[in-house]
Amino acid sequence: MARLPVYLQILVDQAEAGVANISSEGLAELAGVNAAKVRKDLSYLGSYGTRGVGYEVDYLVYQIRRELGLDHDWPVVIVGAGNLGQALAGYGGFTDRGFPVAGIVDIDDDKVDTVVGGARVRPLDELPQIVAGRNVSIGVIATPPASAQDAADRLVKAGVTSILNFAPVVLSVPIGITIRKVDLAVELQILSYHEQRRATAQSGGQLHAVPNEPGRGATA
Amino acid sequence: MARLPVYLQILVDQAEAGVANISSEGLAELAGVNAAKVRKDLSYLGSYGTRGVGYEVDYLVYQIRRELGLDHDWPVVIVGAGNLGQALAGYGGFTDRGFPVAGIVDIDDDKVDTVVGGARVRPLDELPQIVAGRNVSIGVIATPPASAQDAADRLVKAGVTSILNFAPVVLSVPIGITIRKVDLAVELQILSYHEQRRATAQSGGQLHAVPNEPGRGATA
DNA sequence: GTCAGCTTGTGAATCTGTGCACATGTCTCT
DNA sequence: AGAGACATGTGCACAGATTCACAAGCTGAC
Repeated sequence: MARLPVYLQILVDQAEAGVANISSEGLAELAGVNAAKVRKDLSYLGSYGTRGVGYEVDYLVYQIRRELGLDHDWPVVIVGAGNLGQALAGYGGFTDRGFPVAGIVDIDDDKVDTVVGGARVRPLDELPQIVAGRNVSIGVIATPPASAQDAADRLVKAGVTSILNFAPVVLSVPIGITIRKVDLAVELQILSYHEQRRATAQSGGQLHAVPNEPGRGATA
Repeated sequence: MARLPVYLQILVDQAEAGVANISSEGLAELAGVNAAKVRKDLSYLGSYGTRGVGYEVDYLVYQIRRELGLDHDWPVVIVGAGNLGQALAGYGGFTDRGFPVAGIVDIDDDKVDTVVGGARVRPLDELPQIVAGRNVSIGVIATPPASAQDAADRLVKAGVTSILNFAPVVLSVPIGITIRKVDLAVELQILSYHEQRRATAQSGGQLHAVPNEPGRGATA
């Protein structure tokens, strides 16, 4: 379920704030969803709540981490050291949350050996060694659109089984490989769509909150 | 509908490749979705297809652009000139696709007046002028989590009506404001969940195949 | 002109996810 | 110990999205 990471985020915050127990309603409020939905989601993990009391924050954090496979680190390899790739490599939010950058590669010799975010950019050819050496199973594609499919092919060949794709193209991968796509321009286009509606719905158009699309991505 | 931007992307590619007409099946293939879904989505815009032939690519591009409000530019303002904010400001994919960066602001005086991606970082206080001056209606939050709510409040106060939030927190905004959240760590966590399942399914010695989720097109 | 082959547009069935309502279980106070 | 307050877990009904299946319509060939 795509909401578990959001709950986890909130629960960790709460734990740091010293909160020991939380009710489904409280969690729902913080996550901006319905309380029943929270209970359904959490009951999927098992019965970890106590009636009359709520959920023990620490234990819930542990269980969600376990379910998401976050009980150990998942090193990632980044393909493409352009603007986005560099930012991702330097973005502390990755390492902090269990996804250390095992390496960043680029096909451009001018970029190779430059240092970004504490990691030295390495040539594309070394991808297999990086993946094998650090047992990497997650790859991030931050290349221009034209190179994205090649990057995906190389990642799969090197043994990566999950890919996070920032390039605005639909990738084709063998069955069994999990792909998620994040297209920044698409996000903005969806916002502009709502702006557009706002502008044209001058006469009594109802404005409502628009939730993110849950569970994008696919396992081929 | 959140799939229109994906179709648009593909159609523009096809137009550049010289394709004049495309069938719902062809488009569905490229988008990785069901053909009937494509037809339903497109019929929502009106009847722009020709039976026996398909859809005229150029005309469809025009209609989708119109529907998404992409017939003119939407300037955006970026709050936060850290790693991510700088990358976004320098990321050509924004300007290219109709979202020029009207300005980037940061609360940190050390960052103010540095130049990133062709734009000079300006102090947070100037946000209202930037928004008013360029008629900006879309804001991007690329601040640390702790500052994100303040950034949202300032954006709303300045007159922005749509927000793209990269900070890993749930923002609360007045009704009528459109919010979309992109949490990079959440994306990775969802991948790690799949990796986790993959691993346990294997070591658990199950005789049946890992239940792959059916390939479904995009979201969010 | 008409026939064969495609492809759209859409009613109908189906599936998925959501939210309500309530029975069940836990805690606290007297 | 019993009662009242509170919160979980879940059956059920509903809404929206997805897919199927097919009638309607276009094109080109003969």
